Amino acid sequence: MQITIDIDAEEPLFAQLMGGIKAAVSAGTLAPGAPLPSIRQLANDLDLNNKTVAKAYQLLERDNIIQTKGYRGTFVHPDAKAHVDFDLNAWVAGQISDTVEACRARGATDSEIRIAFANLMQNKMNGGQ
Amino acid sequence: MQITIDIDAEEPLFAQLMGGIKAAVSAGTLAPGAPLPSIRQLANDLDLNNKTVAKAYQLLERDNIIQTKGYRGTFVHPDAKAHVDFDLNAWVAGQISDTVEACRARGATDSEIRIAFANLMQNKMNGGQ
DNA sequence: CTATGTACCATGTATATAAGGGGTACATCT
DNA sequence: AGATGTACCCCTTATATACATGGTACATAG
Repeated sequence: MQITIDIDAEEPLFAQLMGGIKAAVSAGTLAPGAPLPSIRQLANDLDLNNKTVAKAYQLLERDNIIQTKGYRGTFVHPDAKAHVDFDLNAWVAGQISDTVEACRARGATDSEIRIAFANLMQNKMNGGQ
Repeated sequence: MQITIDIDAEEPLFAQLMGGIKAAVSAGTLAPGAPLPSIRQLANDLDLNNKTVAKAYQLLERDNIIQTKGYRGTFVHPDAKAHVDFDLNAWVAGQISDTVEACRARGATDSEIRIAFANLMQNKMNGGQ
């Protein structure tokens, strides 16, 4: 598994790592069921912090690309190749884009949309206005 | 028109002003067609900055509560009472809430949703992953 | 004892934004 | 000249967040 991490890149480190693993799965370098390095091992190899690798692993598991089996380590998900093409972030971006467009069409300013979003994500819901 | 502005309130000054004017329109204190104080005049009376009052007026005109007629001043919109009950911000909040819920249901983290939203509103659209 | 993933505490850096203010200037019409 | 709404420029304040890092600790199973 050859993954290159560029400290100076704009893309976050954990995202680079995710991309590298997904690419390896897609290319077959990482076959379904194959074991992945432990978090600490990979962090050491790539000169990353444990938490950065752990974050990438958690998101990859959430996306059904890998599977963690506790003390037994982490493995490529049996159906990894079926899920590696689905980009959740892209789907989310599309959903949000549609909604924002609808709000703009109703006359809402970007500032208002941002505020509504921020209130929602903070569970504040002051109502305001 | 009796509008009280509380400097120490959490609600922004321009929002307080908007609320006060909408309340006056709703109560009939400000009848459709009635003239409103000029931006500078109202800013002086309420001890606000011109730009704060101008912002409130702009949003109220956008919401069809008032009408500005350039050098002739600003007036209550003829159909103000029909529009005063529609809360654009509440509508926007509802739309966004639905979309965010859908994204969460697909497994997206709040952090990912925030990032997708921020990218969209900045016209960056790096894609990233 | 060692390794696994995971959880929690904390830090620092950088970015983006809201809200409000101060000032200046403009075309318009009276 | 004076008033109108409007449009720029600048600024400070506070808040929220992402990202990455440090350390410590835990239950699990070998």
